[in-house]
Amino acid sequence: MSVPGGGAAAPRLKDVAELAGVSVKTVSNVVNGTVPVAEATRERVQRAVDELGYQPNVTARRLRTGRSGVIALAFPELPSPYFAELAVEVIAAARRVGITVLMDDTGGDPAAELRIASGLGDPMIDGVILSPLGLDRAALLSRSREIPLVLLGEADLGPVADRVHIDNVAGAREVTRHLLDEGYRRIAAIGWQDPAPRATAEQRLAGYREALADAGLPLDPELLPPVRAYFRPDGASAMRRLLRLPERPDAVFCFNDLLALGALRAAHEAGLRVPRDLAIVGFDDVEEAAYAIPSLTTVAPDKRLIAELAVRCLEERIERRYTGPGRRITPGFRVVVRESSTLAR
Amino acid sequence: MSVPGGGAAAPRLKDVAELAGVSVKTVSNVVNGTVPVAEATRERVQRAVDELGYQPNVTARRLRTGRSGVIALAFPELPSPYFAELAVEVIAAARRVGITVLMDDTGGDPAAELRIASGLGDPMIDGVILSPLGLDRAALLSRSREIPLVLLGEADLGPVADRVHIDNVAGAREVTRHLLDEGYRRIAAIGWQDPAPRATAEQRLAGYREALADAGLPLDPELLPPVRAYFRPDGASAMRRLLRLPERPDAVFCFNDLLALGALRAAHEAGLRVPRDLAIVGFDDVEEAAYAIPSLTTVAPDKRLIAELAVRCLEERIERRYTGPGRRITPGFRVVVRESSTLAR
DNA sequence: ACCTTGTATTCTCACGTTGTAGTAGCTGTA
DNA sequence: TACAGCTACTACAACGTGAGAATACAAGGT
Repeated sequence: MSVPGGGAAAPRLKDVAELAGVSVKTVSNVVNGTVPVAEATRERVQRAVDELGYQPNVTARRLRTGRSGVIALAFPELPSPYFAELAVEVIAAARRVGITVLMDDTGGDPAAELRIASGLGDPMIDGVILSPLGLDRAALLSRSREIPLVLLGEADLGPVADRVHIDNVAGAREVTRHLLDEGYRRIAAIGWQDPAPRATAEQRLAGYREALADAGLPLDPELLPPVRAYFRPDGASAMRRLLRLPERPDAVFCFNDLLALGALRAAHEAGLRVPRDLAIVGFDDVEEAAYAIPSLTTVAPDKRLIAELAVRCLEERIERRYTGPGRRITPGFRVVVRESSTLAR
Repeated sequence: MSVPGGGAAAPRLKDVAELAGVSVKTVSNVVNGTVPVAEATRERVQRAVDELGYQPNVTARRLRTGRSGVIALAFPELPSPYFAELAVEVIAAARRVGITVLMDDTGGDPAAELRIASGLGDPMIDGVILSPLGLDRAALLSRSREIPLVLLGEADLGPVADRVHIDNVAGAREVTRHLLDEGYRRIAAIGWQDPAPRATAEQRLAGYREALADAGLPLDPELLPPVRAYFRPDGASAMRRLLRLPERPDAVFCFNDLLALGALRAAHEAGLRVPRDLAIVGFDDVEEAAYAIPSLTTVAPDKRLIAELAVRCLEERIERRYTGPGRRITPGFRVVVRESSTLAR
């Protein structure tokens, strides 16, 4: 394979056409396969393409087709490990199909989310993948431009867009059941939000309740300290409140891993040993969960699959291969059992 | 502000030109500021631009200028938190100046690194930011295409490209000195590589030696267990070897945070309390370092600044505002003191 | 031999932008 | 008045591609 030196210009359709002795459009037809080309011609062109190492000029193609090949990806909290890890997967999945991704951070602000969902956040984007937090159905219906949109996460914003999300109720139920199976009986939950619970909080609480009900255990409101947000400090302070109760819990289900890591730290500071004195489980399976001390039992969504599905959905809409109503896609999850919830092994 | 509904086409230079009663090129000149435009005209055009909400069509501009607005960013180990965090900053910095970033993972393979550094890794990229691991000077000189290139990290590959990196020797020296100041005397180092040390290992070892020498302490080769790579398990197994020594170290300087987190875990498993029985410090200040139990003292490069400088350098080369020999840019660092190295507070 | 039908290929143009070359209009000087 | 020299603007072409219309050609039916 010979690589052209220094300033060698990239070969164009025209160069290939001259070498193969056909017109530019015929080469274009061979490359794109839009129009049938006679076998002999196709072969001759293909040889010329290979010989010159021709690669289509993406920019020119985009100008011609009117698409930019860029999509926006928006999360409420990009520095959060779960979103960051998911973002990496979305970028990788998009790249595999020749799409580049612009990242946005909405801060969970409904107005910002609406802007993004309307395609007004970045110039020249073909579609949007959004993980909404504050946005509601009415606002989403009111958007001024209908750009292809895929939603990630728990919030049900109606049939306007496709949605990819795992079954949060089931995930919460399974991991709570795991705690029950391990013999824990007084199980607290960290992650409830009091004035205005998000969909996440509602669904994970529902799963937790179901598991308790299945086991015939009562729901003690004292074991549901509300939090402001879902970061480590929120988990830590909720944990400290739980530890001040007259009758302490023997296990805690945290609605995400950051809360769990904060809770872990608070437990550690209080001199408790996890899981001997207290079990802690999380949700999301962020990378750090595997390396925490002790390592954290958690609900693990398949982030790669979620990303793959979201990108594929969006692509179908952009290329208008699918134009129907919003689809709901629910990939599975696993409960990953680690040290923080297993007493005797 | 009125937003055009549904299928409203984006305004073009031509639309602005018609509204303002000038030629298309004049609008272009106003928008780009390349050629001076009379004040009255400029104002009229600007009003038309605002009224229509004109935004330049990036794709067309790129086709015309021959640039793609895309750069490649390549790391040896993308899932590593340090690289991932730096990547996020590079992406953000690039975006601020309208550049999008394609990520590559070289695995540290010299051939892959050479491909990337020659601009052959991705089609149509304007420049490359590369964190080399296996690449050497000779290989870099031999690259077949001279695409604008900025190197990140310790390796000195000659004046072919710009280079952004912190002073590793100083960082290692400072953090070792911190351990000495805290009263630790038998200080081990984890991160040396025996058959073929990388530049990172050499420079961080050099700083460690300097600090010991300054304190008049000998260098005990037993306290330098070599590692294969820079991940948690390597740190853990090196730590276990150190703990089997007849005379145990009372502190460990790990050449990156992952090694330190692994070492922390091994120490924990051996029943040692950090920092009472053993101090541990790292290098890189990955996010997890702040949340480890105990939180980790480490050398913190300013990742945002590094990213900013790298992107700015590369942009200057792409736009040919700078065409001289490779520059060396050395932003500062901080030693962030946390729990893992402070005995009595 | 002529027309029809169909397939394979070419021609022409447009996407929105910017660089180059050129023109109009003004000012100042001979 | 004529003209050089300047500024401010315009006209045109080109970047590489893809869509659609137009054309060449071959085969088959009458």
